[in-house]
Amino acid sequence: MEQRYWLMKSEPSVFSIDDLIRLGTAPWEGIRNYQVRNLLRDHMQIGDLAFFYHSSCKEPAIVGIMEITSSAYPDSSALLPNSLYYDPKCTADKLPWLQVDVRIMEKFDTPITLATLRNHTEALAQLPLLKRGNRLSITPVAPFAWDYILGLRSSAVVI
DNA sequence: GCCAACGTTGGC
DNA sequence: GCCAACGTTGGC
Repeated sequence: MEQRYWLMKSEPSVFSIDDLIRLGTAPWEGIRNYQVRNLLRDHMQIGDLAFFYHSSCKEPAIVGIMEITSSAYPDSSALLPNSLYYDPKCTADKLPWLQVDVRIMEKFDTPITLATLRNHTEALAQLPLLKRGNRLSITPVAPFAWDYILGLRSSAVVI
């Protein structure tokens, strides 16, 4: 089966990589966008790898790697009035939202910041994260871009 | 089906 | 807090 790669955003004030480290495996819940829902449903596979990205924070950055460990299944947080992800239009019979389970694989010693990624816009021109107007919380990462970004980890200059 | 108003995301 | 770039809603 073809290996696929993703970038998945989360606000660290809501769910950070350290939260995932504590849990080991956790549902990636709260997706409330149909394009992203369709990605989960139609293109994400067990065994895919994903960058964990911290968004809406002081230093937006890729902070680690996780593995997709389930196929898409209903996100019942939409039915819980006390949940941050409650969707009043949903019922048990009409629940369009999906989630997958993810397992932490690695937390980077040094995050790969958005600023660093922007220093490589030529090589990473096709990375959706760097494109104007990108707001999707899950986007694909081409194999070339995956390898290239991992290469940035060791490129820091030690003074 | 159109489209204006409104809500959300997310970097800065 | 600002604002660009969307997505969603709802009147018509």
